[in-house]
Order: sequence, then C-alpha cells, then structure tokens
Amino acid sequence: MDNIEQIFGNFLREKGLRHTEQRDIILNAFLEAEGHLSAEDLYIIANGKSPGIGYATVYRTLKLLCKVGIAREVYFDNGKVRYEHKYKHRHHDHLVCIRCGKVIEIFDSKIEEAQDRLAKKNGFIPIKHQLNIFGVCKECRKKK
Amino acid sequence: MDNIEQIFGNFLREKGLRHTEQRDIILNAFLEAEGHLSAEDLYIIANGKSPGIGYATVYRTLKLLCKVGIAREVYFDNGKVRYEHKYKHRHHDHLVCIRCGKVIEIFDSKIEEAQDRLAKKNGFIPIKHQLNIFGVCKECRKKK
DNA sequence: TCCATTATTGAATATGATTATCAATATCAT
DNA sequence: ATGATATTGATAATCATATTCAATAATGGA
Repeated sequence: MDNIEQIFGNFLREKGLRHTEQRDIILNAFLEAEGHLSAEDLYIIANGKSPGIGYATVYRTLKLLCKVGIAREVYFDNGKVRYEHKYKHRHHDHLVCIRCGKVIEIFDSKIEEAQDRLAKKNGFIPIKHQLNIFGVCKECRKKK
Repeated sequence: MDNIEQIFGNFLREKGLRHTEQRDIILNAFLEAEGHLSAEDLYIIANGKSPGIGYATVYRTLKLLCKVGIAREVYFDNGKVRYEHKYKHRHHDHLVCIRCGKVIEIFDSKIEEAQDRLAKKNGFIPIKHQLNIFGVCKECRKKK
C-alpha cells in the first residue's frame, strides 16, 4: 500500500480500467521527473521512451493520476496547467521566479492557519487553496 | 487625476493612441460591473450596449486597462483569465465558492507579512502573489 | 473646416492548449 | 484461447485568445 505503482494498479482494477503499458510509462515518467511539468513536458518524455505515445493518452492518464491522488494540477500565471506530485507530498505553496521560471516549494504553518481562520470568518468551509508568490530568485538577482 | 476616465484618456494621449467610442464603452462596462469578469462577460455587456463591438476589441482594450493599472488579471481554477478592478483597490486575496462561483475579496496583513518573510528567506525578491482559497460558501452550505 | 496620416475596428482566420471521435488494437475475465 | 469492451493514436473539434487585413475613424496641421 506504499508503492505508487501498486496504488495505481489497484485503482485501475477497482474501476474496471485496464493496466496498459502506456499508462505505466507515463506514470513512471511523471514519477521520475521532479518538479512541475506541463502536459507537453510529460508528452516529450513519455514519447521519447516509447515513440507512438500520443498527446491524447498523456492527457487522459494525467487525469487518472489526479483522480487517484498521485498528481495535482497547479495553475501558475500563464494559463497553462502544470502537474506536481501529490502522493505523500504535503500541501505546499510556490515561489515562482519570473525571470527563469524556477519553482520553489514552501510551507508555513502560520500562513496555513491564518487562511483557515479567514475562510471560516467569512462563512466558508475551506477545501483547498493555492498560493503562488512571484518574484526574482537569488541567481537571477545576481545577473544584471 | 482621480477620475478613471481621465487617467485612461491621458494614457492614450501620451502613448499616441486614440480615444475611441469603443474603448470608452468597454471601460465603462468594466467600471460599472463590480466583480471578477471574464473577457466573455465583458464582451456580452459591451456588445449589449453597442452591438458591433467585437471580441477582438474587448481583448485589446482589456490589455490596455491592465497596462494603465485600471484592471488586473486573476487566475482562478478553470483556465480562464478574469479581470478585476485595480485602481485604488488595495491588493487582496480571494475566497472562491466551488459550488456557485461567488468570489469574496479578503485581506489579512499577517498573511501578507508572512509571505514576504518566506520569500526573502528563500532569496526571492517578492513582486506579487496570488492566494485563492477554494471552499463552500455560507449559502451553498445551507442548500442540501 | 477639410485633409492626410495612421491608429483602430470588426470579421475572419490563426493559434495553442485541451478534449472528443472513431476505427483498430490490446487487456482481462472466463 | 476467446469474446466483450476499455484503450489507443490519429485526426478533427473546441475553447480562449491573438493576429491579419481591408475599411473606417480619430487626430494634428493647413
């Protein structure tokens, strides 16, 4: 129950879905790549490993991974969805460099608590949130 | 210097752009509508006031409004950009109801400070951020 | 005021990301 | 193995947004 491939396999079986080679390849490509990939990024990796894999399959599999809780969608500033690891990956926020695009994950329990408090104060049941801080990273700050 | 129409007019003159009826109509539609509109929302309003106004003009004008600082882009969860008032409108975050789509603006200086602190701790110069909290609002909680 | 210059418009077309269609193929329970 | 049916990949369809371009309108100057 702690192996992601197994979790995915169980999920497929339970739902009456099929365990295909493509799904495995895409899952592994996703797991190996740390970071915040777009569907295109994943397509390039997966298609590199197994030419023939198409965009459609990548998109479809990405949806499944979100459904099982292995991946999560993230919306940054450019109207393009990115996917990050969710399984055994605590919730976190993002620092995004507007120069080089680097993404750093951050977590601060004070912010988390304050958010819950604010939501409740306004009568909301908080379900999830996304905090992205945009700025210039240390390296880019040095250059010019 | 405190009238938005004037600010927009000055901006156009300075940039050598022209003050057209369409731009006025779209600006006014935007100003009258409180809330967080999509380009489509604005198109419907503007085109209602002056049939003939097309999507292209709405998109182009919205870009100008962002450039002058009258409007600001907001990215929620659905891959669609929304625009909110920026002029004399302090920075704030959002509570978004996942049932009815209602958006409430919130502000909490503790969260703001904590964010700046976090960014700096990681070597970032913070420039802007977006915090969206998704949940179920009071009204939707009651229904069913 | 009329003119000439040139920014702007709207319609149509293009783009980029994502989704749906569908015939051929692969998986899985029997 | 076999049959039922989920899945695949290619392609076409969508959706939001951007671009092109000929016709039109706004501006500054005569």
